[in-house]
Amino acid sequence: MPNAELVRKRREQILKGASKVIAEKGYQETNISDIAKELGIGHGTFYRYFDNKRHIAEQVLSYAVDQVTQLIVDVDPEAANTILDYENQLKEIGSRLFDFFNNNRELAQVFFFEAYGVDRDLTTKLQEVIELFGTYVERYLQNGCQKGYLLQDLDIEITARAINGMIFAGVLRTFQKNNGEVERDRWIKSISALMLSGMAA
Amino acid sequence: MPNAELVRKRREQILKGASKVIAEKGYQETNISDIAKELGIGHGTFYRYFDNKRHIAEQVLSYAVDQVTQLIVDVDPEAANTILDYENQLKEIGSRLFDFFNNNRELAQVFFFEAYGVDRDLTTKLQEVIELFGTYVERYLQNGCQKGYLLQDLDIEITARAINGMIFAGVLRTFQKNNGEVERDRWIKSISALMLSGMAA
Amino acid sequence: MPNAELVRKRREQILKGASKVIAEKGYQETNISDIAKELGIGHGTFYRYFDNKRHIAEQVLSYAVDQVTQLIVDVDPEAANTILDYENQLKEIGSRLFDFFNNNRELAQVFFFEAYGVDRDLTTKLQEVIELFGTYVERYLQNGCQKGYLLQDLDIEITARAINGMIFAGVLRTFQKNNGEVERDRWIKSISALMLSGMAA
Amino acid sequence: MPNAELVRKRREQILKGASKVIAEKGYQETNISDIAKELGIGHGTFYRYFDNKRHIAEQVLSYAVDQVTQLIVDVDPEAANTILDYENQLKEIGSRLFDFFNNNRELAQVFFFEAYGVDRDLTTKLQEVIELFGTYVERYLQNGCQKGYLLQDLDIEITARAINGMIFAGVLRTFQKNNGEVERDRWIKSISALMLSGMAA
DNA sequence: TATGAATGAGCTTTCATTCAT
DNA sequence: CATGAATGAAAGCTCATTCAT
Repeated sequence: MPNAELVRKRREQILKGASKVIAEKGYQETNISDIAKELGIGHGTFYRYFDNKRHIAEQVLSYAVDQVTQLIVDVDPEAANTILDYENQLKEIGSRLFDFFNNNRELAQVFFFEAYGVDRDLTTKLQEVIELFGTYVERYLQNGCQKGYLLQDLDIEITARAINGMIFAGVLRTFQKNNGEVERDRWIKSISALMLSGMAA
Repeated sequence: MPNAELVRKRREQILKGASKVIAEKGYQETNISDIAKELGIGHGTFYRYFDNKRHIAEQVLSYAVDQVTQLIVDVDPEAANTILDYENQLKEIGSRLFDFFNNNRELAQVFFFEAYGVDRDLTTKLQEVIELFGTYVERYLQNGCQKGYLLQDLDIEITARAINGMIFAGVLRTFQKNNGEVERDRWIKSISALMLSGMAA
Repeated sequence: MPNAELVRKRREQILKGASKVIAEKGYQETNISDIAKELGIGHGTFYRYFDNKRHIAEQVLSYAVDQVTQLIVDVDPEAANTILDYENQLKEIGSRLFDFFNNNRELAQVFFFEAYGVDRDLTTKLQEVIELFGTYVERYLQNGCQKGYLLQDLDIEITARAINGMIFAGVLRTFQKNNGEVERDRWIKSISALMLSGMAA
Repeated sequence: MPNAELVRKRREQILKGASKVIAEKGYQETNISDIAKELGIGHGTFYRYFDNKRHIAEQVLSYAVDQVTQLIVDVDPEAANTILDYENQLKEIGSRLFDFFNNNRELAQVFFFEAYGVDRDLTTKLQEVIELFGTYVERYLQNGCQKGYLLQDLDIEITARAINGMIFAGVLRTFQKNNGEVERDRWIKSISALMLSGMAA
């Protein structure tokens, strides 16, 4: 096995182990030796692959963010031509997000909670990612307004972030209740309904 | 002044100073002596009013939560009889929340970020508060359904949390952008619009 | 006791204890906890008075250098008018140096050996002190040439350092052999003889 | 090439590399991997030729000491019959020493500084070498007294070490100022002058 | 009641050394 | 014979907490 490949593999192993321990104990309560113990390696080995404790937290978050980002990039914000198209897109992305965080509970824990306990920089980084999601949703709304199936006077900037707020609230709640399928569809349905027609009788 | 009153006052002073320092430096980066220095007291004095570092964090969060809770308790979830009443209630509560977090930036910082950096227990506590807000919003929706101005088949439990997600997203974003008034009204308007009629053309 | 006075006293106590331990075990082999143990204090206390391990080494050396410098500053390089005056000055300073290092063996150990084991900076600092001694001896020679009792064509710069070399060699050797009085006078006599008339028959 | 020869050669290569790195960074600051990197070998290889870090320091010093010793062993302390002979011997040995340390700066650095940073044992070893030089100079003086060209009542033991002190002071200073030729001759001349006739007018 | 000097548990990190490949 | 991945002893340092004054 070429050396670079081994390094990549080891790094990933440690990343996995660290995610698990951090998700379980919390970042501050996690010692490097906890991670080492989890992996059955000497704690000195950890430092061969990561600079320091901060570094692993950053990498775990980066990994989570990358994975989440992968979930949405292949859906084209300009693809929908009717409100029905859009609703389907919504349901598709929603399903992916809900499923991802429910199937990757450790990453979810880090994404939603632990990152804030590391330091200001990482908190900021996470906020930037959420903001990125905001701009992404903006593009969907933009498209809807242009195509005419969304209200012309929509406050796109704000509405995009509001929608994001609902989605993250839902993802977080199903993650916490750990009742996967059960609530997932109710959330997707409720969010879609609110977005498309509101709740007035 | 009775002794107990003096103690209460001192406790509050320390709470204020601690809020400020924690909001500025972050919980983990805050030393007890930083708080003492901020207040011009000996750091031993701190321990006469709070058990330990954890305790002050808990108190700061409790204080923030109490304040926020005060903002909504005097609005009666059963008061609205028409969708217009409800819209006005919504706008009232929204305004209060936006204003509160913008005018109490230190508490906002603790509420939105620092609490997660303390430990699992406090994170859980914060989640419970948010859940409480969820049940509160449920009552508004319940009332709307009963009175007939909201959709009969509304998924109340989920929708309530979705609305909360929007509100907190908005409050957090205006707090972070620190542009108070400017975006506040756009958020309230956008959220109300989504809730009541959605965004379909 | 005023606070500043207490701090000064404590610092001095620690300095003494550190000198002892460093002289006994060597700088590298000395742990902060060794110093603390020697003094019967907690090792955290050490850090209330000194920034870090490096700091104490620097202070110990500084202290030694100050003490040694005190030994020579009150002898006026311009005071001697005859070669006999000069010889007496020589014997006076020599006696002081020999006695000092024999009576302050811990400082001697640090001065002659340990300082080099700390780092480049401290080594340089020590070299600068020795150079300072060189310039000081130069002034004696300068005076002797001007007054006419020393050779007119003396290479003052070099000769001054050569004399220093003899003195330090002697001080170091009597320190190491720890035979104080016994060799001291032989050294002073031999160095004086060499300086004044050489050893040719 | 016989195996033993290969080993000898490798050992010497590593010794050279180690000397360089130790002289550059200082013994304590030098890692085994620094030495390996310098030589372009794996750091495990180092341990095939030297027992441990301490061992290489010892060997580097031994090597330096051997080289220096080589410089003086071929001059016969009993060869000089007149004070002029002796003066020439002096100048010969002086020149060699000055040149050696100026042309082997890495060894000089180790000899004068780094050896003290290793441990007590090595420091002692170095002191023994210097003492050896002392006994060697003694033999020259002994010869001079016997032959009658040096003072009969010379304190040979002490004077020998005093002379050594001058020589090492000079060698060290020219090494540090790195001005080779320029000061070398002034030192040799000044030391000779002091030794033979002193500096009285 | 207020103080801050003293404390040491407990952490992160380094790096000489080993040994399987 | 050469390598470098793995290791863990060992050290410096921080800071929440205590308690004598």
